[in-house]
Amino acid sequence: MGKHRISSSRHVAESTPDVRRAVLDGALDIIATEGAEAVSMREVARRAGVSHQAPYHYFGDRAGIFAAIAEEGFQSFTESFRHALTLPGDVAANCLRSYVSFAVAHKGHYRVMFRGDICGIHTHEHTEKAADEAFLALLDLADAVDSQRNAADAMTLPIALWAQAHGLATLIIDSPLLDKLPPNTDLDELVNKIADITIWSKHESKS
Amino acid sequence: MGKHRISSSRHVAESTPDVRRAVLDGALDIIATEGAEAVSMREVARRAGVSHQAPYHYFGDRAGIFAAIAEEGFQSFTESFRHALTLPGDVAANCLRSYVSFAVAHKGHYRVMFRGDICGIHTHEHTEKAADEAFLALLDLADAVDSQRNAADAMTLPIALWAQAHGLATLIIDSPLLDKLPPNTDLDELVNKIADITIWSKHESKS
DNA sequence: CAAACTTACTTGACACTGTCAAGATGTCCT
DNA sequence: AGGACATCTTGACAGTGTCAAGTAAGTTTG
Repeated sequence: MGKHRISSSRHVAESTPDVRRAVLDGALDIIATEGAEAVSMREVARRAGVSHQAPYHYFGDRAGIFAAIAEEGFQSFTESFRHALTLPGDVAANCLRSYVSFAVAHKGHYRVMFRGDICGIHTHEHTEKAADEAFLALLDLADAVDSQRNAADAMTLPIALWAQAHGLATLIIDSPLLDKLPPNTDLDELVNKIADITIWSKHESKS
Repeated sequence: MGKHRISSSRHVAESTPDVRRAVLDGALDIIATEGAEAVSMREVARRAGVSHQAPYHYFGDRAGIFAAIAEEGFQSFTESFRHALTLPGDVAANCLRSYVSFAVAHKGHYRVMFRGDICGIHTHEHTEKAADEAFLALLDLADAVDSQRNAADAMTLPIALWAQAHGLATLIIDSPLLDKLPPNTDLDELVNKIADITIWSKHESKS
């Protein structure tokens, strides 16, 4: 899953300071290790080696940093999820695995993407658009699994998988689940087991 | 579901100021409406009509307020979930419905309970204990659904339902799902549909 | 009863935070 | 040359969490 990297795209000339990237990477590091609360304008500036006002030039305000991170995250997620849709085997199980992998690999991004209070979906146009496309990718799951369903039910399956995957991802990322499990538990195996006992498709609707 | 109320347990004499309760209720209100970020020591003190240091007497620091809220939340959740286990009908579906209902009804509490960075599980003993008991209640689901499983799989089913329910709850509470759905969608119906197409039990393990 | 102690606060101070305002230094275009 | 723009900088302000110290009651103890 190391295919979809995000940060440190530093293929510009070494002389270019690329303060923008440095600020984002600093923020991501703080978010992944200490949580989004701990991100401060002045701390990320300090880590980037610039004055406390430099980040304002690129992001406008604190919310702008989170919005940029969420945008990056949604774009990368969409790519990753679309890739999972094409893999051979059980599509739903593949998507579940891919989803959780993405969240674990991009902890910082993922934490911001689904924090409605800070992700900036309603305030930053680009972020909203990236989120919309991620949701569209999610909906494509319905076709990939079962094209016989009608329009109403076409949303239920993706949402059920989304909730399952999102719940699993956040429980893993934000600790409460891992704390309860035996310390040597294999996460991949757990995800597989859950995909195994959970059937989203192939089931007659009772209505 | 209005059986398990939490806040405003004000059956003491009216003369008692009950600053502690007022601070918690103020914080809960802010968390539910603006998010946990917006909670400030001085704002909750202001709302409670006391000096900016009064809350410190009861909670030690900002984290102490969140820990107290999480503790309350886990206790109330345990009660609610245990009740759902006794209801007639499909146990897993009942638990899923009950879980989501709880989260929606106690938005403020729920938001804090699963924010690892602020809930204080690792720093506040009482909170940790309350969280442990909530997890134990969750594990009881395995027995209620299918007592034939071995010890290893006894955790998989509750965790799968936990992830499904937690994911659904957070997606609803923190908006990203509701924003995508048609505006007049009935939430209860959605939860029912998901419970309907998702089978956690009655499934032969492939291993 | 008085002294000691505890509870429930208060006022005051400090370093730190996000953000506004006003430059400074370059780089490019005309 | 000169103006526009990007990329920063320094300085100031109100608001924040929290430490320190004080105060005014009630409760316990000698």
